[in-house]
Formats: sequence, structure tokens, C-alpha cells
Amino acid sequence: MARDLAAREENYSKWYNEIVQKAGLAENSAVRGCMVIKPYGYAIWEKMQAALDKMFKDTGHSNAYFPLFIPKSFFSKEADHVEGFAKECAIVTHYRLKSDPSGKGIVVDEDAKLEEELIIRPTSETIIWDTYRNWIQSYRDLPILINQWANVVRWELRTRMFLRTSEFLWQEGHTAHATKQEAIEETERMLNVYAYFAHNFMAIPVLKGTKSINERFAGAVETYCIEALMQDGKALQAGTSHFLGQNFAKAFDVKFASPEGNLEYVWATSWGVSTRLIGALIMAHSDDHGLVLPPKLAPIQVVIVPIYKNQGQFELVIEKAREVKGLLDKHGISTKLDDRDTYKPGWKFNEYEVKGVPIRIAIGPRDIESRTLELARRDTLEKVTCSSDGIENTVVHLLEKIQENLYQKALKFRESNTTKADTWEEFIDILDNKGGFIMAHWDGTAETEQKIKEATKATIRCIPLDNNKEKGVCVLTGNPSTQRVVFARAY
RNA sequence: CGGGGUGUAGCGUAGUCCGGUUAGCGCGCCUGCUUUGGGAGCAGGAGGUCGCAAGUUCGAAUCUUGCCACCCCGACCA
Repeated sequence: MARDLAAREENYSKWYNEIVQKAGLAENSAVRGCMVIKPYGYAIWEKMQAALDKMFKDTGHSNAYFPLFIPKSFFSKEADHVEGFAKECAIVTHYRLKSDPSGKGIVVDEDAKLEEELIIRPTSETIIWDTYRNWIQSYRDLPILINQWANVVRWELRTRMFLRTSEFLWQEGHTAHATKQEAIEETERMLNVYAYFAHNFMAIPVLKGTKSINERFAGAVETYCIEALMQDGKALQAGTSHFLGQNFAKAFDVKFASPEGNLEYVWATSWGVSTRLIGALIMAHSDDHGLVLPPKLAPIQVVIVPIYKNQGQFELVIEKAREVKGLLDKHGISTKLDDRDTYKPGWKFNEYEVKGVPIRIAIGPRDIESRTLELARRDTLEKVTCSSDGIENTVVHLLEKIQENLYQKALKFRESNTTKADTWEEFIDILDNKGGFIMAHWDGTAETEQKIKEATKATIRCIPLDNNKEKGVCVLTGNPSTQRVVFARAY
């Protein structure tokens, strides 16, 4: 993506959509704002789920499932929460259809109107806290550490595949604690889980931080987030972890008897990541040849393409290919042997390149003679011929190398696209000509942030957790500031 | 909801201003032969209510009116 910013912005959407479609990840559906996740795209999501789910379990959480429908009245209980989601809810008002009296198709049966409308969950805090009320009486019932894998619906006006669809898949953790301290620790623990996942699985460096009040989750006391930088210089919120204080406990009247015998409100957290991460993966690593997947999340880590001219050669080559696949399988490497006779090697090379398969092995008659293989890596597009002896070790090491290289590349990109701005002119100039993260002083007020957003579309992505305190003046107002915060235009 | 745009084969499109043979092309698909170490070549073939409806006309993809759908930009948002 070596293009100037203007060209990048213009072409980026097109480039992104092409990768999504050509790689077979997803396509737009007949339902407005929704998408069909195709098998290959879903396989990536399953890899993400597996890795995340293990980390959730390792930190003491269990999976559960709560209803898709939420009674409308639940939403009015937490004022900020309803304010935040009211504008983007899908609402079920009826439960029956009937034939149109005029004989043309099917219409809603007005007699089948629900007494209370049901909201299709945009997030599950309300129904979960309504349930937790019945589960919690004593401090002995705490903590509750639950996660659910689910779909949610937010009626977005403008959608983009994976990044913002009306329906999306995610996980949402909802925990209940006896003390504020414990809840804050949980919030931070899960933020670290997300950051670890982004770094070690997605090969994407992220900034950990807290949101400004303007950007905070509706109903939260504090929102922690991980922010990633995409190749077009825009920021992407990749995950959030919320400290909800006692807001939902108070709204849903969830109290527990403490060891001292007092009735106290429960402390809460919630945290989530979504299929948006697939969008992040695409935008962080892909190139003009297509998708580039980090080995740890690639559904197919190695593809073997046999090359032959006739039946005799096919038999020789395929035997070797099967042997190699067997070796790699034994080492836990997800390997596909593409022995289809209906496509030519060149076609296959291109297909797996577009799909971002980290390593391709080609085996032909020449290789049989010389006991070699052709190894091609997706991240650098380099091809080398290597000995077929010990191929399993070669591949294991190469996969690790690719994983690390992708991370380092993304990190370098972020570093060279993180810029300090000390004046308003600099701030504007960087936004318009370079993009990326801008480290700038801010006077800490919501009004200033709002003005900056209106003037430039840039928002505060986060206030980094490991921030250095540094005296300065706000880029917009000139008022005193104690630290730089991260600004960017965002998805 | 504002502003702009587009609907022609599975996908992408030409033709529309200025009505006139059988609606053309590329990709894909099917058959055959030759091919196979970077998206194969040649030959043959299948596939169309030109978004829907009404109107004008000898004649409509093309003009008129109404409707529908989708896309882009903005407002909203992860």
C-alpha cells in the first residue's frame, strides 16, 4: 500500500472489499447492512474463538447463553445505556403473519401485536443483570465470571463488511464482583487478554488505554480499550473492557449481603471483541496481492501444490506430497494438499495467495529427482528451494518467523505513523497529509474534544495506560495539559 | 432523513443523449483436443421478462409518468 494519503483513502475501501470477496471471506447479503460470512471467513473466526475462549477459561470464566430478545422496559432502567443504544435498535412488535386479504402475499397480522415490544439485543448488559439479580444474594455467590458467544444487532445507517455490519458475531463477558477493586482488576485483566491476543495471535500491535468521557461505553464508569492502526492511517477500536461500577446493579437492584451483614450493590464489568477483528486482520497485514494471514490464525497454514505433466508423474509427485502432508499434520500444522486436477498450478498459486495462506509448498518431478521442495512464503513473497529432509522443522520455524515478521512490520508501520503535534497547524497538517496516531496535548474537557471532532473528524482514541506525564498546552485551546493523548480518524 | 448515482446473462459492462435488423463484449460456465514449475490456447456451445408497471409510437433497453431496488457521500455508530 505504498500510496499517498489521498489516493489511499480513495482506493482503500475498494481494495478492502476486493480482498474480502476474492479471498472468500464474506459477501453482502440480501438483508440490508448484514453480510454472509463464508466458510473461509468463518474458519478464521473459529480460530479466533478457540484462542480467546481458552484464555477466558484460563482466567476463570465460563460460557453461558442469554436470550436474543430483551423486553423494552429493561432498556429504560439505565439512563445512559438507553441513551447510547436507543437510536440503533431493531424492535420486534408482532408475532404473526397472515395472507394479505387482497391475495397479494403476506402481511403482518395487526391482531398479533405484542403487549411489550422486544428489542433484539444490541448488547446484553440489561438482560444479564436482570438475571444476575436472581443469582446473587450473598458475597458467597460472587464473583460471577461469565462469557457468552452470540450475535447482536445494531441498526447502523452505514455499514462496512466486518467493520460495521447491522448484525455481528462477538463475545461479551459480564462479571459481577463484591468489591470495586476486584472489578477494576477484572476489567484490566481482560484488557490485557485482548492485548495479548492482538499481539501474539493477530500480530497486530495495540495501544492500551482508557476512553475519554465522550467515547465511553454507554453506562460505564470507565472504558478501557485496545486501539490498532490500519494501513490507511485510520485507527480501529479492536476491543473494549468496561468497568461498569454499580450502575447496572443499581438499575436492576442487584444487592448482596456482605460478610459484615450489610446489603451492598454489586460491582460489574463487561468486555467484548467481535468479528470486526477479521476486518482488523485484513487491514493490518494485507497487500495488493490479497489477504495475508498470521500463521496462528490461518485456517490453512501450509498448502501443498503438486506439479505434473502426466499420470506417471502425478503418481510420483502425489506420493511425495502425501508423505509431506503426513509429516506436517503430525506436527500440528494445518496442511492442505490441493490435488484437484481441475485447476492448474498457476491458478492454485494465485488462489492461495489471495487467501493469505502463509506457506505454499510446490512439489514437481524435478523435486522428486533432487529430494527438494519449493517453499514460498506469503508475507515476503519469497520462494526458496530447500531439502525435503526435515521439512517439518523447516516449516515450523518458518511459520514462527512469519508470525514474528508480520508483527514487527505492523509495529514499524505504527511507529512511523505515530506523530507528535504541538500546534493546531501541525495537527491539521498531519491529519490531512499523513494520518496515523497523533500524540497531542488536550485540555481534558469534553467540549474541546467535541470541537476537534467537528473540525477534523479526529477523535481521542485513548489515553494510554503507560502514558508519560508531560506538561504542555492543548493543541486547540492553549489551556494547560498534563499529558499527551492519542488522536486519530477512526473507523 | 438530506445530496448524488446506478439498475442490461452468474459477475463486470457497451448501447440510452439522437427510438429502427436477430441487444454486443469480457470474465465465468459446458464439450472436445492440446496443455500443466505463476491466473493456459484453440474450436464449438448454453445462458437475456434490458429493475417493475402503465403510456407515446408502425416500432421502445432507448422517450414520458409512476413505482421498486441497490450503491456512494453526509448525519449516527464498534
